[in-house]
Amino acid sequence: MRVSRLLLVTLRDVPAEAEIASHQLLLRGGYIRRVGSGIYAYLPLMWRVIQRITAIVREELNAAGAQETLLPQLHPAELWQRSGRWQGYTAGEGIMFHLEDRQGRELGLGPTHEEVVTSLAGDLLQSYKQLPVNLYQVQTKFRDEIRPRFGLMRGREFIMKDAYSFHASEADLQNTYLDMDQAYRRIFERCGLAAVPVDADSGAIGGAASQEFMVTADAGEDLILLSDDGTYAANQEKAVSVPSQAVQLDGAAMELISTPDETSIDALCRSNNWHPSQLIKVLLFIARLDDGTEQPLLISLRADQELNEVKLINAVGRLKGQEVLDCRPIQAEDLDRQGVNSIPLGFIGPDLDDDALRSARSWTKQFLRCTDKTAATMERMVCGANQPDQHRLNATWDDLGGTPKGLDLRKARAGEACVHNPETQLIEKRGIEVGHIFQLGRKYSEAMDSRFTNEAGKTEHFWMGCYGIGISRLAQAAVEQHHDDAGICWPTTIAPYEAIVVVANMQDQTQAELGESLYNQLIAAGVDALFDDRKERAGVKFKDADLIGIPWRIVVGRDASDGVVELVERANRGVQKLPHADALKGLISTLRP
RNA sequence: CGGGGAGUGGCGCAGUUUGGUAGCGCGCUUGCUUUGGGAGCAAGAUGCCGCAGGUUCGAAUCCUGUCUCCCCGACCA
Repeated sequence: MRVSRLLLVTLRDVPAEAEIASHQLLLRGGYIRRVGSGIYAYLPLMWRVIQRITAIVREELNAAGAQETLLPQLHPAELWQRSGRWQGYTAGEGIMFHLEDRQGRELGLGPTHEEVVTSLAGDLLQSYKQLPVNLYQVQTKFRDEIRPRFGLMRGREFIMKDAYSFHASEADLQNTYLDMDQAYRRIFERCGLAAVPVDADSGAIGGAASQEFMVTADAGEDLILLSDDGTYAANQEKAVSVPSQAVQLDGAAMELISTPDETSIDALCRSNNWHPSQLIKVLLFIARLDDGTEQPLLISLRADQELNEVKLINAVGRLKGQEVLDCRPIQAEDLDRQGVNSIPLGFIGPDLDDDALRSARSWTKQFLRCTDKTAATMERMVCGANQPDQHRLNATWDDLGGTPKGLDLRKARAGEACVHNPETQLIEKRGIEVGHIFQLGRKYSEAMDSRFTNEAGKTEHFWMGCYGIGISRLAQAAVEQHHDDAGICWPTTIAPYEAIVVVANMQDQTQAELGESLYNQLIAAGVDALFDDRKERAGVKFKDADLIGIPWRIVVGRDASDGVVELVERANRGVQKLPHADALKGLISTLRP
């Protein structure tokens, strides 16, 4: 491709809309343009990157036995009503764009394809003999994100590879899950990305095991925790660790302590010379459950610990046996609104009586009590006395009505010891989630009532897995991981072009002819090459080539008359001056070993 | 949705406080010169100052409403 004919519009200034490096560089390099909030055009260079990534994904998935398909983006509401997700996905905070057709039928724009594919599987896969099947597609997804962000990182329209596997048994699902894990590792490696697989919460999608693939980068939206021996990695939402040792209280009998206005852990520790690990912190949350009940939560944690809300939501879901739609801290205004006024905020103990809720308007009148293991295992503690300006010192769980069951509700933090080996410590990194694999189990096949006939002649719901890769996000994540002050440094495998021939001065006949000849030879050798034949000054072309990040550059310049050119490697800026034939041979053998 | 910021040529911004004929840099067009790291000179083109009302002799500027975008939190590939 001749750059003079390429739709390449580079920007010298950073557009104000872009915050992080990858977003800025993709805009400046003429890769993408914003069309609306979270909506982007992939310009020709970007589309080539996307296609190269997609090609790698296809090769690896095909090799792993998956089959490509293409499912519709327009989904009849009826399908989503069958799985019970229509309401949740379209109402209020729902993430699905939806519309009505001229007949008044309701349709949704696919944010994900479990419903469509599960329903199809039920029609097409009748017998265990047809299983397993793993279907994938590369397609644009639509999600009305609460807040689109960072260019392609969180768009409302984005390209995703999603795959769904169907199995006759859980064991078979686990096999495919492991195959996908391996395929994903190869995909990210081939794309030149350092991606860490981490244990993940399976969240709204549900299911058993789940693993995310995180491209480590400071701009990442997720916090991940890794053991320093490299054997454990988890999203903070899921991560576990060994809590630090608590400082023991000298065991005396329980006594009431006057703590006027000391409503924070900080204040209490400062004025009474306590260590936070000697205190119990009690938090009030309100959870909205699937059946519409509003369940107040009384959460107890050792005061030096932080609550992990994802773990809390999961625990509440398990304890109540239903989905938690929403969970947030109770504010003073909430108490006013409920007419609940006997709760001494700042002085609550784990044994706060349910009587406090007696006047609640819409809340359930009984706390769901959730106690973190760090709190449940304390022998003696400081805790609120359930009356203003009073705390209890040296309380034991017997004093508080019995030892509660300890749950895991705390955030694991960097610096803490790992569970699998207390000799190792957790370190934290930020990550961009580029892939996620799930063992869904039978959640969707049951919801959609999709079945096959098993060996015994009985119908049975499919075991399912699902596996996603954010293709457009991956492309941007690659830039986030591979750039420098001058621009993008694409990994060669996903670069829009592998090489660019830059003629310093097109006015110079010798340079122009040599450049043209080298370009033609690269093309003949099957190299994806650009030829910068623009009548621009050399500096402009060098800046552009750096910015758009083509991995290899041949500069045909002032030594052209001696048959000498420069071979430049973008990523490390290494320059070799070589006779043009050698440069060409070297480059071709590097790219096509 | 809550909190913060911004809408002025393709991009980056000034001008708004204190109303008085819309500016700068980059980019774009033409010509001459220059030609290895975003050139110089000259001449140009490009604005419903987000939109709608209002105040005023006069509004980018003041008032009211509205829309859009960006950043921080809940969502997720």
